[in-house]
Amino acid sequence: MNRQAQPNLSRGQIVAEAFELLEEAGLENLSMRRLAARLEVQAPAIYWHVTDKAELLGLMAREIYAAAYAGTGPAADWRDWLGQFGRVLNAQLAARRDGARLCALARPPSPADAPLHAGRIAAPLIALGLDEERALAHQAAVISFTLGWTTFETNGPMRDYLRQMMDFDATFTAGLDALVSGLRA
Amino acid sequence: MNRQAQPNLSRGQIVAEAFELLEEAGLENLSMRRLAARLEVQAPAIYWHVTDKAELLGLMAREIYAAAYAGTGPAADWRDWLGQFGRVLNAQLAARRDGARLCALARPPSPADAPLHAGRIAAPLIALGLDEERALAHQAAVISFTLGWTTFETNGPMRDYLRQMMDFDATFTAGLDALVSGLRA
DNA sequence: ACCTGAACACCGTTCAAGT
DNA sequence: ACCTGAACACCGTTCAAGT
Repeated sequence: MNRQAQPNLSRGQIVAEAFELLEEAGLENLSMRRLAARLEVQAPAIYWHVTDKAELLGLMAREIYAAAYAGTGPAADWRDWLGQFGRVLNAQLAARRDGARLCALARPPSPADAPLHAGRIAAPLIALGLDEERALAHQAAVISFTLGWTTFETNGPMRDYLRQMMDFDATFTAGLDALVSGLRA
Repeated sequence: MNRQAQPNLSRGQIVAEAFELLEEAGLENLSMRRLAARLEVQAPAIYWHVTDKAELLGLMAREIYAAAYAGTGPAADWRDWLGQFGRVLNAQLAARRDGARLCALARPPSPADAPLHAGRIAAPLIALGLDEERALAHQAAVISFTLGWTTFETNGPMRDYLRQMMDFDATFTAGLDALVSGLRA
């Protein structure tokens, strides 16, 4: 009965459960042991599917970015695409508890993936007419701005005070538009 | 002899030693126990001077921002000031190991400080003619962009690959200029 | 006022051993 | 191939007790 010829765990399950734990417990309580308990497994079992806690965080970050790419629709030109992408990424980061902090902390899944990752990053902008160097630079600028902004926006004490002073969404959009309109073709 | 009428420890000493430990060990090895050992004290002693590890990180982050404000000289106008500030902050964040990740992770020292903190944030720009709302918004935009950028710039694997593709300093400056020139008065 | 000693409730990770 | 049991070397934090 419990011979279990099929594995109980998969990377996908682990990452999905990690997001639920993140939501309930926050980044500082996202531990391998608590995650294992949720998966009804002993902690070392996770290490068969994932080398590291760092790798797990990297996979989670990658999923957030992937959702932002997927949520960015067809665009009239590269500025339009960047503006859309920034807003969707902001929404994806803010939708998860500690999403921005997670992405700031995480490192790319693996060094070997870096070139491939960079290729994907640049692809949509290249398709809209930018050369690779500008595509990478502009995409990095928009991701940077959005990640940094969302870090502040979701940062407890400061948020509560600043929201009295400004409309976060409007101010974010204004900054993003300022940035995108200033980038050169 | 060892009656020590004077305290051995101060917040300043603790924060200073924490920066040295950060340099040697990195953010994930910055522990209260290791810090205590460096200060030749037992770990609980630190808690007399600092309520929390979170507070300690907040104090460290504040010191980095303070250095950026201090390093920003007199400016011709508010755009000039923001450009300078962005470049100095980038340098300050990159000068410390894991500086950007530290600042992304840290929360402001105390909720009660938020209004005061916000006041200081806005002050230089208000002195250069911006109203408070725009001053806060623009300063937040520049800090966000710089913090996000430096997070990537100092993020191991990605850095090594991207540096073949672009000059980080030049690309950062281009993005910062794009942002600042797009902000409205 | 300022610090130590001892303890509580955890961590990430490794590794032999099971199935 | 995939997981458990047990262990190693740590954590942050509390709190009584010392001085």
